[in-house]
Amino acid sequence: MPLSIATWNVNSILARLPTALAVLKHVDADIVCLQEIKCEDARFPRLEIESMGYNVATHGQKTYNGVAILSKHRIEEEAPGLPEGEGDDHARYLECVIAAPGGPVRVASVYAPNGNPVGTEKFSYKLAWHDRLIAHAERLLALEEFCVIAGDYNIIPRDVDADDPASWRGDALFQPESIGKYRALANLGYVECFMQADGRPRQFTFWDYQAGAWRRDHGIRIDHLFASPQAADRLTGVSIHRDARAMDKPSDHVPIIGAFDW
DNA sequence: ATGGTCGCGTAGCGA
Repeated sequence: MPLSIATWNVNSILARLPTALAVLKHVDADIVCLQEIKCEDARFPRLEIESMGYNVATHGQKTYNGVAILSKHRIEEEAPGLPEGEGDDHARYLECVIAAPGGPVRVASVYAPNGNPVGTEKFSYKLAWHDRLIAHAERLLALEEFCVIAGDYNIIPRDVDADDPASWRGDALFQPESIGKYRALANLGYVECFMQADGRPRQFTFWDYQAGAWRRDHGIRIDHLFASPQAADRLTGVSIHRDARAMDKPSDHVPIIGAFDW
């Protein structure tokens, strides 16, 4: 059976609610990973999302960060936060096991730190956070499950994943150390779905609100779906819902959807 | 041109 898994940095679910509901309806994914919901669990618009046929798991935070997973199938387990998180109060990781018709699937919604400016504790936090993600992803790989770790990685993997790579050269999203974290996940055995299904240049998922970035197509590809071998073997395609950036009150990110046969 | 624009929350930070 087809199983679609989307990821979308919504940039505040409350500020975005009418837009988000329209986008979610159009994307119509079985599972949706959301980032930057920017609200505590109790304030998440659960009823509105549930009325679309989704079960909801949240790992919320006031003002900043916050991730969620929406699923048309039953959510069997919820695990907020990465291991080794003592002293880290950012809500950036939520993992669920979902009872898909083809069998259980493990899905994680990740919101990696931005890390700017380079050379500060923000950048070292970004790298250390990725190291914790990579260590956890390695443990998940040993389970030999259908597993997808999807979200806003805040990493531009290649020059061709930016409209103007030179303008990102000094940015935390485009540092060799950051790209090394993306490659480390792939080197573990995870497959980045976009690269497996398409890989073509200039397919962007983020356009800044500033300086007419959308109008000029000054975009970058920073939202990724990493699939375990058991999931990657079932990948049938990837699509980017570019139209979402042209809506009223858009997020600065658009959804990217992996299609699987499971 | 080192700007611009959002969201949160109501000043200034984060992105």
